[in-house]
Amino acid sequence: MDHVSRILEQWHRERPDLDVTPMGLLGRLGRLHAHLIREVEAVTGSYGLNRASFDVLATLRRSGAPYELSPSDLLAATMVTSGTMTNRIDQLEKQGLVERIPNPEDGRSVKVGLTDKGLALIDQAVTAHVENQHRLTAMLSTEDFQALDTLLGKYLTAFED
Amino acid sequence: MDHVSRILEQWHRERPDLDVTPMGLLGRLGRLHAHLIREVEAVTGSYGLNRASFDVLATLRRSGAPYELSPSDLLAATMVTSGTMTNRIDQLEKQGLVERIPNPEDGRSVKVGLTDKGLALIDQAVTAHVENQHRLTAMLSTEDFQALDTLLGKYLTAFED
DNA sequence: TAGAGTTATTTTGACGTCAAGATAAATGGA
DNA sequence: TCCATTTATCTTGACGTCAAAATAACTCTA
Repeated sequence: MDHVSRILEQWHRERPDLDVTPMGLLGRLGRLHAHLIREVEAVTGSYGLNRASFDVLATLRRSGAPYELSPSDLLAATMVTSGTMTNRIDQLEKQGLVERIPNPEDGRSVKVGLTDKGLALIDQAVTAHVENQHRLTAMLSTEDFQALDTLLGKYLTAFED
Repeated sequence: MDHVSRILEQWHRERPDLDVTPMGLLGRLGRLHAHLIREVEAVTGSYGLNRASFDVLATLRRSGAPYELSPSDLLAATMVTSGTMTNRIDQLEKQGLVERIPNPEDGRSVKVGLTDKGLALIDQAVTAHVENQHRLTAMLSTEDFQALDTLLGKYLTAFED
C-alpha cells in the first residue's frame, strides 16, 4: 500500500461519487518526478549548477561546436518563458560560463556561447549526470525499462508533435 | 522523432562515449510531467487556486470530517518544507478557506481546519479536477493505462516505502 | 522612405519555494 | 524541580519562475 493508494482510498471513502482511477497514475507520476528531480539536483549541485543552469549549458553543449545558440533557440528547447531565460543567461554570464555575443547582422538578436570554462564544466557535469541517471534507473529490469519508456513516449506524443 | 529523441541523437553525436539510454526515459517523464502540471493548473486556477492551495485543501477534505489536520500532518502529505507550508496556510487563511485552531493541550501545535467556504470550494474544485484527470488520461487505452500505472507504481516503490 | 506591424530580448513586480535559523512549548533524566 | 533536549511551527532572506509590459531593431508595403 503506497502513499498514492492511501490517497485514493481516502477519496473513495469521502467522495464515492468520484471515479478517481486516473488520479493514481497521475499522482504516481508526479511523486516519482519529485523524487527524481531531487536526485538529479544533488549531482548537478555538486558542480555548482542548479537544474536551470545545467539545462542551458547542456543544451549549448549538445548543439555542437561552436556551442552557440540564441536565447530564442534556448527557449524553444527548455519549456520556460523568455524572462526566465534572460535571467538564466545572466546568472551563467556572471559565473563566466557563457558569454553574450552580439549578432552584427541583426541588432535585436544575440548568440549565447559557452566559454572554455563553461565547456569544461558541462562536460564534467554531464558525465556525472549520465552516470547518475544510470543509477536512477538501475532498479528497473530491462523489460520494465523498455516498456515504461515506450509507454511514456506514447503518452508524450499526445502533448507534443 | 520526438523532442527527447532529438536530444539523445545530439548527445550521441557530441559525446559518443556516453550511454544516454536512461536519459530518454527520464526526459520523457519530465516533459510529460510539465505538460500535465500545466493542464492541471488551468483547471484548479479557474477556481482561484494554484496547485499549492489546491493540494492543501484537498488533503484536508479527503482526511474526512472534521477536516482538520496539523501543519505537520499536511507537511507529511505534501513533499514541501515547513516554511512553505506555513506560507500556504497563511494564504488560505487570508482567503477565508481555512482557519488555524489552537490546540489547548499542546501550545506548540495547531489544527488547520476547512471553513464552510473552503469545504464548498474544494468539493467543487475536486469534482472538476477529477473530470480533468479523466480527460488527461483518455488518450491512453485501458491496457496502456493499466501497464503504465503498474510500472510507475513499481518504480515509485524504489523511492518510497 | 515613412510608418505600421513584427520579432528578439530584457525589465518589472509578484509569487512560491527552500534552507537555515528563531521561537516557543513540551519532555525526561538527574 | 531544573535544565538540556526535542518537537512544532514560524521567520528570514535568497532564488527561480511567470505574465505582462517595455525596449529596440528589423521588415514590408504603399
